This record gives sequence, structure tokens and C-alpha cells, in this order.
Amino acid sequence: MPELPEVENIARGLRREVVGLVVKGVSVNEPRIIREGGCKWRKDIEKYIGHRIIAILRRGKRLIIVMDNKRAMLVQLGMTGQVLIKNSSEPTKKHTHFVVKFPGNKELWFVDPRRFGRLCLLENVDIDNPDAAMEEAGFARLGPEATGITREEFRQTLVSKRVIKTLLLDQIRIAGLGNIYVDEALFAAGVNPLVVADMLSDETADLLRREIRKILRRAIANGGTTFSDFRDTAGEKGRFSKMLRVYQRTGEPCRICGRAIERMVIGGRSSHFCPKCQTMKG
DNA sequence: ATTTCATCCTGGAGGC
DNA sequence: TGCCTCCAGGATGAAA
Repeated sequence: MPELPEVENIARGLRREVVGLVVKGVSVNEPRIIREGGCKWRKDIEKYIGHRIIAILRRGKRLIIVMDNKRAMLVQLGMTGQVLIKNSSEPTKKHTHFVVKFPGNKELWFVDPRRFGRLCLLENVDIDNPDAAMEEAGFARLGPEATGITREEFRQTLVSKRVIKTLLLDQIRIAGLGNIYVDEALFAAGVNPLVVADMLSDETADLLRREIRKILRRAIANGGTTFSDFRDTAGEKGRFSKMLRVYQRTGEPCRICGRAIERMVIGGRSSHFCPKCQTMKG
């Protein structure tokens, strides 16, 4: 999916484009993407109409579009979800499952070929802490934000016998990382993806935490990473793709030591790493 | 209680 | 050109 940096860029686009606007209409082309978490979409969808968007939040990889009536639209993008700002006169796009209409022919389109994405109407949203409303709607709990996790929180996260790669992908432990940025952060910290999490020394854990935050910051600043599908709200690709050092570079030379980058499946996900630079065990 | 695994989908790439 | 297989940024419920 779009990971934290990509979702953050979408959130910024939406803050520019739709905050302050009143929802004129909502149409659902593919009901299966509406998550039934106590929300009956046919009826509940009416609860958006006539209400103003007052804020756009991001929590982990989730996007939260907050309305002026304590309700919010939760968007989980899945692997291929896009949120695009369009004009109603523009040609329709295949796999546009959900459209929000604003005055002046402005529209928000939710497009998702693989349909792994989900939308949900949240009730009783606390704008300073949306977690309760998301859990109420049946979404999994989220760990601390990968961008803001403290040293103590991160050390606590690593108390586990799981390998570091799968642990960092677990949104309950730390929220926002996906396959690309986990591979990149492990490379930057020199940590092998197969290392058992609680084998890392405090010093290595601190280093890994700093690298995670640094990479996410740089990726956000560069508009995120486009592997194939990601686009921001204006339809632009991310520029971080060309700064990747291991992800999808199997067989290519490591930018540090020149050894060929290797690929291996860990926990069902492909992992890319340099066998020479990533030897850190603790 | 934790952790792994199959599964939900379409589309692009590469082999033949 | 077409047909086939494999692969893909994620989350989750069932099973171990």
C-alpha cells in the first residue's frame, strides 16, 4: 500500500483541496469497499451530505476525513488505493469505487483496482485522538506512529522473539511502515532482516529508530515512493523511488559496498538486503 | 496469548 | 499476438 509517507502526502493534498468544503453528494459504485462496522452505508452515507470537512488526519497508513458533525470518513488504501481530486467533467477512470461531490464540480475519487482498500463511516470522532472511534468501528488497534515513536517505546516494541522484518511490518507494534521502508530502514541501520528483535542491543535499537524516522521524513519531503500505482491527490508520482537503496534492487550493486543486493521471502513478503552491509546481529 | 498463513483482487512483466 | 505463470506497496480472520 501506500505507506506512511505516501498517505501523508495524500493528506497534505486533501488539506489544500477539500478542508472547508461542504459535501454536496456521495456516490458508491462498489459497495464491497465500504466496511460494515456497524455502519449501514446506504442509510449512513446520507450523514455526510450538507456537512463541512473540518480536518484531515493521518494515523499510520490510515486517512481520516473529519466532518463538522463528529463523524469522519476513514480511508484505508490497501495495496493500490488512490485518492484523487478531480473535476466532474474529467473522463471517468476504471475502478472508481466511491465519489464525494463538492460545490463547483470538484470531486474526490477513490480509485482502487485490486479492491483491498476500505472505507468506513466513523462516529463520535475525537479529533485529537481518533483511535477510539476506529476501534469502535472494528479496525485493528495501532501502535505508536513510526515518525514520532520515542526511544523507550521503540525498545519496548522490540521485546519479541519475532524476526525484526515481520515485527516492523506489524501495525499493532509500530504504525506506518510497509515493505519498502522496512527494507530501507534495516539497510540504513545495517541490521539483517532475519535478526530476532530482542537480540538487538539498545544502541542498535536506537540507531534503527533514528534511521526509520530519517527515511520517513525524507520520503515525505520527496512526495513518497511510486512503485507502480501510488499517486498523490493531483495524480503525481512520488520522487523517492530513485533514492531507494535496496527495495526492488535484487542483483544490482549495493551503493555502499558493491555486493549484489539479495532477495529473500520472510513472513510471506519479499525482503531486499545487502549481505555484506547488513550483518548486525545485536 | 501469539504468531503464521491463506485469502481477498487486478494488472503488468516476462517466458514461450 | 496470445496464453501462461509469477509477482506486487496490505490487512485480517482462522488456525496452529
